[in-house]
Amino acid sequence: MLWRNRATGGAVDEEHVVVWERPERGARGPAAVHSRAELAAVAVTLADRDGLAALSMRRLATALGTGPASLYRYVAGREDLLDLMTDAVTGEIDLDAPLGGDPVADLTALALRTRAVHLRHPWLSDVPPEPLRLGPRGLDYLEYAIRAMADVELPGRAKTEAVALVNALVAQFARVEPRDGDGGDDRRAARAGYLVRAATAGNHPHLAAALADDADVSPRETTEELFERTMRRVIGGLLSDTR
Amino acid sequence: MLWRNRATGGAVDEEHVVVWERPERGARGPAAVHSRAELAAVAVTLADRDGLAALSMRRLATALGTGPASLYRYVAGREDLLDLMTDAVTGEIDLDAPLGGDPVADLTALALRTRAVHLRHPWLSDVPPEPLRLGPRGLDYLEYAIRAMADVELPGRAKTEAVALVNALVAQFARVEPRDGDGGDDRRAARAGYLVRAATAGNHPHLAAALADDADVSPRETTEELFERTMRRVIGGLLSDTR
DNA sequence: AGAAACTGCGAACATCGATCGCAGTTATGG
DNA sequence: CCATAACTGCGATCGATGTTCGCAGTTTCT
Repeated sequence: MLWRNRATGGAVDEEHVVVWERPERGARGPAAVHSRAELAAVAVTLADRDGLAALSMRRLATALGTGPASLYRYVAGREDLLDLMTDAVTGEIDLDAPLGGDPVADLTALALRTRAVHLRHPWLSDVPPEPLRLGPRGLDYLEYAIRAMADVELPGRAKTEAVALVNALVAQFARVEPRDGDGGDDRRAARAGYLVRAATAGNHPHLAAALADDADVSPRETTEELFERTMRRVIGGLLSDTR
Repeated sequence: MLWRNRATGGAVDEEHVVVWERPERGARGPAAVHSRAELAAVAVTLADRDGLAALSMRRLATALGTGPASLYRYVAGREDLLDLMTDAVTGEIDLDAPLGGDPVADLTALALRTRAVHLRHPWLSDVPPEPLRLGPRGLDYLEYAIRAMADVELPGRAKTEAVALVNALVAQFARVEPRDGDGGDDRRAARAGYLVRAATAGNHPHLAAALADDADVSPRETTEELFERTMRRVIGGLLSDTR
């Protein structure tokens, strides 16, 4: 057997197991000083403040008052940490809200609550979207979403994919949202400047027109309203059984 | 003045310029051995073969037969390289296909062609989605997409955002697509195994049902057909002016 | 009581992106 | 025509990262 460490699964011969299927603690040794939940909580705090790129194993270890090597007693690697963090903030989404029965309305409401989490934790849209990053709270989330589609006549695969698509859209919206930190205004201004410059310089009449139209018409619509309207349309399109 | 290097813009006081706004070559020194286009081409080849994570400055330099430091004569950093690569493969999309006049159909067709590029270059969905990663070919792409919506009565901002959303969806679909390399079958199987195990073990009846339904009904629909159908619905939803 | 399984962690390794400075090369201006 | 400025390639190197190894100490099981 190649088992070397219960918590990290350091050498599980070729078969990488997910964090959630590895026991957090053994029963033999001394009591652990920290816990996965604590790791996740502190990591989320750091990421909230300095962004995901600034979250390194060392910094997390320092914030926990220990050395980098110690973290690997709780986690097999950085990936596991991202799993933990993602699931932790997923737990902030209220899943006790009763379903009204209209799938489109229910999923739109859920998307709005998901959006709130993204706004609270901007690093969330920077987490590399693994094909299956689902912890316990993620599973609850998925269950809730699929339950909202109980009356929809669609194959199971279509439903799960619909949830993935909706989440991808929420992340995309969150990315566009202006982030408060790191004076992103300069960057944004520079970027936008380049866009209009390039659009007008090159031969891109439609683009230029769209950008000009954008500058003229002041957005009287809240971003949240725009989000909700768009989301309702997309979800409606996704669930429609019209061929 | 803080100018130190024309090509990389190494120290442009606080104002980071995009790659595309920096001249590729000065007029004074000796002829450059390589070019941005060559960098991009080789980088794309490497990423196609080994994935984006395996593409480091050093490896690219080695593939070019030079040292890592030399790359910074053509590019300000890894970000610039990603810009170059993204724009290069964007250029593979045919933008000469005539528009039929139906925005939904035209955009769906464009999305299909974009999907083909993603399948050809799986690393594309791993490129961190910067808010504005648009090179010359990207601008042409955007122009084409907006032109397809010429008759749609929507504010400019809505149109550009619609394109971004569609692209996000294409990327999401590409992520789900089984990748040929690195024996991802094992990972996928392990992941899927965990999903059904967790869904049935915990209290997730709807999820379990959806997964079971998925396993039973063999997918008689091509992934491409599923993609096209979904895309048409979503785009239709996005462009509908119904309140 | 001894073995087994665990814990924290200092030290170290490989790799990464990026910078600096220098020798050599080319164009420009007086 | 030549000195100067601007440029190129690149070896050496820096700081930071994720991760591993081995050891001393601790707790539980048999």
